[in-house]
Amino acid sequence: MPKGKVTSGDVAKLARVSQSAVSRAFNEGASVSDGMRARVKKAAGKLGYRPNAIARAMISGQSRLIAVLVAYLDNQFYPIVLEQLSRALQDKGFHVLLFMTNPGHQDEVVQQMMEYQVEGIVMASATLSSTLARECAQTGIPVVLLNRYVPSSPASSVTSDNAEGGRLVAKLLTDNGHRRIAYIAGHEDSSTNTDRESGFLTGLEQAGQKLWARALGNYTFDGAAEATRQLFASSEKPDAIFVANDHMAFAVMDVIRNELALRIPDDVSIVGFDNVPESGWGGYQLTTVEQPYAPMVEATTKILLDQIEKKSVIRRSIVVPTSLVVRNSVKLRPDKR
Amino acid sequence: MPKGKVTSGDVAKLARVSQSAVSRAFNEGASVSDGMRARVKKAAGKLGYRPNAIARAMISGQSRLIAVLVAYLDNQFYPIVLEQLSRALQDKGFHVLLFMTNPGHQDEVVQQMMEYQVEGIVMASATLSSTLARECAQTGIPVVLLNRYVPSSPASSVTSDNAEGGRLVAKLLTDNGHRRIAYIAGHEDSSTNTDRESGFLTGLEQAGQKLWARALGNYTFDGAAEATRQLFASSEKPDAIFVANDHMAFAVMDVIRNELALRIPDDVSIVGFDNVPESGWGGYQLTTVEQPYAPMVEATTKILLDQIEKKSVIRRSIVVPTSLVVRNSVKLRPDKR
DNA sequence: CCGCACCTTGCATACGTAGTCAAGCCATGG
DNA sequence: CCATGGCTTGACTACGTATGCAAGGTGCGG
Repeated sequence: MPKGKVTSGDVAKLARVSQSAVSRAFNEGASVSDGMRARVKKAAGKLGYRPNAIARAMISGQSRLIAVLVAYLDNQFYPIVLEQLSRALQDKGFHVLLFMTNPGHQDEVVQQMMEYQVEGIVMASATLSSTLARECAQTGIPVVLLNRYVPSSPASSVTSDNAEGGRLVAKLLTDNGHRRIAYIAGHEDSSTNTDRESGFLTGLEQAGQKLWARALGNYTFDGAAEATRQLFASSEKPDAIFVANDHMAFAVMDVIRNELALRIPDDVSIVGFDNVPESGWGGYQLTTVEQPYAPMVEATTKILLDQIEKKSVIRRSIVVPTSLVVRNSVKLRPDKR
Repeated sequence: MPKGKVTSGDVAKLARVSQSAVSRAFNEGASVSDGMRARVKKAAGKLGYRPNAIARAMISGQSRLIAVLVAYLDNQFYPIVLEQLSRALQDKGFHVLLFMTNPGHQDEVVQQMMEYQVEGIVMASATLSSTLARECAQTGIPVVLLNRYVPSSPASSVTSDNAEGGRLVAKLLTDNGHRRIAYIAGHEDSSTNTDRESGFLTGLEQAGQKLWARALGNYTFDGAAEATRQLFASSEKPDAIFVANDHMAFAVMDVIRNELALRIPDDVSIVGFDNVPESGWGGYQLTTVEQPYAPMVEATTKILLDQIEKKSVIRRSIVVPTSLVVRNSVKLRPDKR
């Protein structure tokens, strides 16, 4: 019964009405009588007709497509965000075109997004190049940087309060008697890293301390493992490490326990960032800073839809408050327990 | 300089050529002289022109869009597959439209996919309803069920050898002296679950054993935790558990260690399925059955592209071999170590 | 009974591109 | 020198839908 291609014209013919009528029957706001609509819907049902979103996009200039650009999905933060974002947009009648950054072909990806006439772009990855962000923003299409902030670009952004998170961690560690505090950085030129680090340093300073050591993990599992080995290579070892995100923190914990045969938190305290599901798993029980997924996704969709509807190109930067999730990877002072 | 909307007509005007020439300059196989192409490209560059993929899709009937349908992304298996699939399709000039199943509105999702004239559909989730699969397959659009198999439907499928995997696990456990072997199931009506379970039962039988106990985890973290509690509620406790996937196995291990205060593998052996990255993490060291991601993704894209190119609607079912990844969650007999 | 406004419907057109067709050009070979 | 064939190019049309416009119909008030 349902042929390969059924057009509004076919439905019109069967229902003995004009093609316009069919179009109007399928558009909520259009001027159609109830009778006409019923008649069209009946014929459409008989033929298995579904409006062609591509053609609709062409004539109306509304593709209802949102491009989501991501660098990787191994860090659970991104799948979770992607799922929630996709669900939220689906509810609003939009759809997600997923793009993975291809190192070396970054500009190509932007071109492809534009070719598909996406109505909005979400760049969700801490490690995206800022030139890419700028390029996106220049298109005139609403762009939201999720979990990344580029001051100079006209793109909106949604982040958690990374600096405050770093400060909270510093306070937690110093309050509980840690004296040789190290930091394992993410990507040097990512705003999440610099904000978390600067907040952390500020917090240490407020407690009259300085950073004991620092290593670079580049937000990768292997990079974090190597960074950990570096930190413990010298004779004097750190008694606490703030790791720029949970994903790296797991690698850090593994190296500390299995390669170095040290105990967490007895010998070393570890703090992460993101509060990814795995943080709560029994094998890690990682103390971390929460990034509130739901509010961040909500803010992202709101900014996007507002800009799409109102055509207003007002740049907005939303910072969502963060909070500490205390588990068992930090050694607390007896009186604090 | 680059205006909001630049069309091939604008470029044609600037280059003083016809619109057709512009079109041809941007299509690889078309008949254009090098001079013409250069001239057009120059003008296009000046205006910041990019071909409109929507219009192209309309006229050519090739949207170059592939719908990927997923139920959830918390089980790391799916993000990994999604990333690889997306990369592979991007390389071939296709793009991924991501759909999350919305419980209760499943048919709606299929309609939306069809409205966007997708050229192929990948259904990647063990827990998708089989009626949904059938509905998709009826559209005449190539459908590949990834990690799911529905015998009655005309859709192609790509799975790992789930039954063989189950058999391998049974052999591993029985060979190493386990006698009270339990199974924690995934989704009752998912093919991954039934295949893994039946293979497992066959393997037990071959070793002259029967299943000691069984509980249902529904492929969820919490469900698996609860299932574990059930298994250990009776006076006699299992000495090994095969869990239908890694994602559940982590929950199982957490409950066993933290709630029941038992040791793995000394008191209980645990085996999972998928070989998700977390399985190799120090906190779990889970022995599991590998699902070979790369070959599965490769097979999926190949089936899809073959069907799209050749318009052949030949249903294919690919089964990729699996193998055991032995880590430290199973107690091995001394002579086997 | 007439005029007016509102609602409904069909006609025609536009969206941006690809491909068909015919015409023009050039080179080659007889 | 001319005929033929191949290669380029431009004009034109089609893809499937939305919408402005005009025409027809209906109801209401005067």
